[in-house]
Amino acid sequence: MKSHITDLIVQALDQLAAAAVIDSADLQTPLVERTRDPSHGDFASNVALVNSKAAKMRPRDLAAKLIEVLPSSELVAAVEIAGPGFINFRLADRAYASLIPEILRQGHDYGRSRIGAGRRVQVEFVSANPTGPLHVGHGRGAAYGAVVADLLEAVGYTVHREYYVNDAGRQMDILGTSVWLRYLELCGEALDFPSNGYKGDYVWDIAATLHREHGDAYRHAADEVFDGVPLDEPAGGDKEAHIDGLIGRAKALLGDNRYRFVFELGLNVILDDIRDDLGLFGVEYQEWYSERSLTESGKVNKVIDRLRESGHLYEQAGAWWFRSTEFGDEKDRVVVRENGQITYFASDIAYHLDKLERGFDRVIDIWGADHHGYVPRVKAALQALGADPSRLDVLLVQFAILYRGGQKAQMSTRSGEFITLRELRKEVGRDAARFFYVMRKCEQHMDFDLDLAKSQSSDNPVYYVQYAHARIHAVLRQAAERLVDVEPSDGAINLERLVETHELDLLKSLSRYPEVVEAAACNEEPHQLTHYLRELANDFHTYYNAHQFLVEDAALRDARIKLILATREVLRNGLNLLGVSAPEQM
RNA sequence: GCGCCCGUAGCUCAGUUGGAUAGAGUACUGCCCUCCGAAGGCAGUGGUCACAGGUUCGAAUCCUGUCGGGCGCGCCA
Repeated sequence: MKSHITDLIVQALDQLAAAAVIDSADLQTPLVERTRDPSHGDFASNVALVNSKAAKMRPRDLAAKLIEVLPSSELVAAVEIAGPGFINFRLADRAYASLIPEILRQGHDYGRSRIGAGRRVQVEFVSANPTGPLHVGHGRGAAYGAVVADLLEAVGYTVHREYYVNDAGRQMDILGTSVWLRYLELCGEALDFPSNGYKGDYVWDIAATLHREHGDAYRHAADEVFDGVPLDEPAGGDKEAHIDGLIGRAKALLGDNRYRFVFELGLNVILDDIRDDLGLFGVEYQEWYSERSLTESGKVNKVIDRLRESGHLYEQAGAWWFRSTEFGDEKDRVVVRENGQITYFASDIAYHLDKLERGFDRVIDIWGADHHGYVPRVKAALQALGADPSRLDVLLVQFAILYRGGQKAQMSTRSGEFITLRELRKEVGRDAARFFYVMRKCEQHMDFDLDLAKSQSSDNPVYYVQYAHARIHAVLRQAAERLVDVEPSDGAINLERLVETHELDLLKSLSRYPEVVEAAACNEEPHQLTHYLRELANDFHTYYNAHQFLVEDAALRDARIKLILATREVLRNGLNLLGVSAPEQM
């Protein structure tokens, strides 16, 4: 609809350029928008305003010239100049009604497009460390990333969803050691658990599995384990040095193979839990990319060598630094620590280079907002390696604050830890959680009202939209009970009977859907879709209240059934893109 | 101190990339079921777009500064 109007304007502009009325070199691309005010018609263009300089004419005069040469169209009922020089278009009523057979024909494809032209885009999201279950902070990134990926797919991109698994590094060593220490306690060893260890219940669970299946096979005396380890913080020492010492003892006492076994057990149990959790949240990946595979394949070392050879690294105080300030970062960053270990940043450089080398046209990272300081150094590294940093977009998701009973509810009542995503899903359900998480744009701090998400009332936007869908099915069921024929006729038959204001408003909303999907996808803004669906549901509910669908007049009934079937299609398609169910009954 | 994000109705938030008279939901008030699901609809009240300058035909939107809130500034990840 919108593209049709744009075509008309472009043709008119070409005519004027050909007649040398305006200078084609200075032409601004015209913008066609939906009008906010119905008295301005259906669409408006600012083409005359933005090109008045190029034409050396007042906007209204240029608008008049454009209208003179504007090709006529069956879909356009009226064109007029308004305000400072806007050109307003009013569509013919039939222009909208012709949409219904189109929607019914396209079915679940209605709203999808090919503007992505099959370009390959990678979306990496969540990527939480497998050191514990996902919490509600990860939930927003999960929902947001999943919907952005689905939207991009809907507009024709080939999407590769990826989870970067931090299965190497110090945090994982801390987890493995935490599991082992809990295991030792289960064996009967008395010890002070390190203040920097992982204390969650899930660590006990993993330790119990180890103890149940392997008895005392991994047992060492507590005295032996803590021998020579620097003091912990509560004892007047340093908690980092303490935990590093314990990791060293674990590796020494268990040996490579047995240490690896404990480490892997912890990793696998938690990763399986995360996979399961995300699956139940409706989030699926094409690939789980292992950080360890990067180091083991030598890709990290290769990247460090390349940087060193090209003069982007220097040695200071025993560590190797990347000169990221050369590319606009605030300070230089360490890639190889004094003790010879590579930093997380080093493997992240290799990972991002690998993404670009895999041939994606675009790479999108979705991170928590607390990582924003990390963006310049990653882009700096890519630039230093001769890659194009503009192919990488980092989308930062702000935190969500949960409210229950008007109070902040960040801590779980059960464990005293952060509320897990699993607990949230149990409390409010998958549909509400998904919908609420993407209801706000990602850079907006979000207040997540748990009571509202749970409530089964019209106050709850999820129920409001789902109810519209269920209500349409209720009408169809009712028709079946009354043995009324609701099998819709083909094509545009009877659609001229749709003349009520409510019907035209509903049709207009249905016609907007592809534009909404496109805008939501191109701007990575799922909230545009949630807002649209609420408006569409409102149009339907209003219509429902104002008119009967199952009327005696068979032709009118047919037209109305076709309209609500088209509405059902769009509601279902939209909810589907959000990962929210479209129930037939509630 | 420096950097990033945010500031719009009592509350939660939109605002079509600079356009016409700033919009929803919620809350509050009053209406609407002998009628396909009232889990719904209609109407009303509610604004110095944080503040001050600047850019231009035109600013909630862009630039500068101030104030307020969040987050970052590690040889952690």
